[in-house]
Amino acid sequence: MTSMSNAPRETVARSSTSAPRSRPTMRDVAALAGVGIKTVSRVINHEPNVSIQTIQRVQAAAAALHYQLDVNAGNLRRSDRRTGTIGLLVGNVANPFSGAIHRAVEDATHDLGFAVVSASLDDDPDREQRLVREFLKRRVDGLILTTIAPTQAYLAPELERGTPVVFVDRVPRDIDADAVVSTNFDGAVRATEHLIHHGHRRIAYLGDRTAITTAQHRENGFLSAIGASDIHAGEAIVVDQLDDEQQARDAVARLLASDHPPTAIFAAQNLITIGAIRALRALGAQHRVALVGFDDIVLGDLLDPGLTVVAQNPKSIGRMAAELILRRLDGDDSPVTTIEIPTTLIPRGSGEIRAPQ
Amino acid sequence: MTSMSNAPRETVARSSTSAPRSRPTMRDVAALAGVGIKTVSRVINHEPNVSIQTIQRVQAAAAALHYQLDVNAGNLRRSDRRTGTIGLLVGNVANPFSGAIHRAVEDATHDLGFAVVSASLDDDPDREQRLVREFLKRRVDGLILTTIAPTQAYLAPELERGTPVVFVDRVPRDIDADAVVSTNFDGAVRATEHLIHHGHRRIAYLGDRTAITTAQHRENGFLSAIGASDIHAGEAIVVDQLDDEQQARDAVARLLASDHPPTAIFAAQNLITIGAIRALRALGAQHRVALVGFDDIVLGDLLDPGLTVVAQNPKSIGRMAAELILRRLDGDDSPVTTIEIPTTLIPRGSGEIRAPQ
DNA sequence: GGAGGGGTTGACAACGATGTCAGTTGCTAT
DNA sequence: ATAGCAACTGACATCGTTGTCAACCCCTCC
Repeated sequence: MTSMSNAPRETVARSSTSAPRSRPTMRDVAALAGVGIKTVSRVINHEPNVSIQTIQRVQAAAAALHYQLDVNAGNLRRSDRRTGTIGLLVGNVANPFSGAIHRAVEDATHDLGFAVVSASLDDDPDREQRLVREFLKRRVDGLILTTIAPTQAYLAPELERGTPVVFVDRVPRDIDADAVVSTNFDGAVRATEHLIHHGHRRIAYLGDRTAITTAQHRENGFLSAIGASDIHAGEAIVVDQLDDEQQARDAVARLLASDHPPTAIFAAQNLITIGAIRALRALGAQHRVALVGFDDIVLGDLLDPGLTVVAQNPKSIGRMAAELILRRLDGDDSPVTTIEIPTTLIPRGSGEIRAPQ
Repeated sequence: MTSMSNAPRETVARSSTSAPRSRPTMRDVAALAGVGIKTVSRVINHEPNVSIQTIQRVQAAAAALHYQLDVNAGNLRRSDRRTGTIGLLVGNVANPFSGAIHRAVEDATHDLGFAVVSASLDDDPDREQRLVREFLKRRVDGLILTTIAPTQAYLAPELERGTPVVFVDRVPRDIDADAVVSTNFDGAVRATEHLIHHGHRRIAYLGDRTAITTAQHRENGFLSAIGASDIHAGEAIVVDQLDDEQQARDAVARLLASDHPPTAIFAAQNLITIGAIRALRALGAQHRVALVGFDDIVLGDLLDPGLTVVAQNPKSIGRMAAELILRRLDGDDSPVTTIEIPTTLIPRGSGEIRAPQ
């Protein structure tokens, strides 16, 4: 019995090059191999109890047709309903901090066959909700989220359904979910103390929008360190709600031109630090005014002076978040936790400039 | 007729907190609203010809159950079979060049409701094939790919099926598909000429693995510019197959320690440039040996000397690639093109150091 | 008064795969 | 020889949704 079985499917004569032949399904493979659909499914999914000859026939047919499994169709029927997809919402995929988190998530989940769908938050609350809903419609197995919306209560129904959600970089509000963040408060305290130890009393804090929980924590850390010192609270300068590099640059220029300029600056975010560097350079003040940044910057060690920073560890944040998701998917239902990833003060020169006198 | 219809689905008494209630389907919404499933579908998808009262009843029911459409199930039946997903394979999501492309793709497709599934190539041919297959299993609508495998012929069947594929940063081999790349050859020529114009004759080219098409083109550009000058070919130094920053650093150290050291360096890739900077710094040679890098680096303008680069435009590359995909999805079947995105020489100091004498 | 038409609605098949289950085959143990 | 069992196989229902189509209501127009 030679297998002369004939697939009856669309054997119309085709014009020539460009008519896209339709994508083969398991039915087509089954017909070509002369077996049942279910047997094809078994072979494709490496299930046991298929004879070697059948496996070979099916694999040959699948290869001949260039068959590719449609996982979406499979997920529909499969009992566990897993799509093998993680939804990742980061600040901005173009920024190195987000990129490092992204890569860590990819690395932690890649070997298990997960794909990562990512998107940029842009610190826009509407965008947050829109993107999360988009992820949910695609039935991602887990969500790793950076947030900006004033509340994350909208996620409560999803959490109740058992979808694992882990927040990264920023803690959620009005909802009980896992989170992985840097030691923002402590890091800010350390940065501030570092400047105080170098004799500074008139220290300016430059911060992000306080709607961002992280920014709020850093500001609190700064204020706490000032409060714990003998510096009069009125001497500390707080400039927050800075939204980009240019605003930071302008703010520093303004501060240094004031009657009573700061002798040190604590820039509590990446772009703000860069803005501050540029402003100091423009004034030729980079060797006179101390600067500590929050979050490390590529090549920060090659600047003059070298940039002192409180470095975060985005790689660890991403890895921990992914591991948490995986554990939850694995059935772990231990209590919700917030994991803090340590920050590291890296002295490179700019933060060690002593106060005049 | 008050709508007292009762959903008959799993109204078992639940223990208490953690039993995850199952996800509602259109059937549940239909039952609660007292309408047919198809009507729910119409309302959810904003199809016309549903009475206002019905719309409101359905929306209320959907909201009450926190219903979320399952697009995967819908795509199965829908005629166009679109998943609204783009598969993006970049060099490494953690690197700024990839991040910029990623972001541009996101921006170009976001408003049309696309999601981006991304992954990192790591210049690993096996990984390339594995990841592309993974994308295909998920039935992405289009592929944007950075490649490393010696051939992309494995994509031919997919192309014939009409899946749009656009290559970014590197051109494919053995296959006819759209591509968007930098003017690598021209950029390398310009960088080399720039150094020649500043009096250098002994110029070292430091390059990536030549398996990377881009690296090959840049090396060719360098050699071409040398050939077009009156420099004896033997004076030019070519060191390629450099795989990371450390190797580049070592190579520069070795070159400068040689009998006849180069007076200028053309570093043909990002990490190589950084390695070169570090090596020059370590030797205190950064003001003596000229350096031009290919691809811009954050804060390159703040280094001392400022870093002269041939800047690429990853944002444009990503945007063009996304637009090409969208056009192809829209039915455009004009001939395959390779789009070249111009590079820009940005003089900042390191490249303008003149040759001794 | 009846034909014709537009707006509204739901029953049903289908998308491509997997879970269930029963049937067939070829052993081994009695 | 025959029961019993394991390996192998495929028919069929099903996952959640959308496309098709027919039914129904309520007009308007001859």
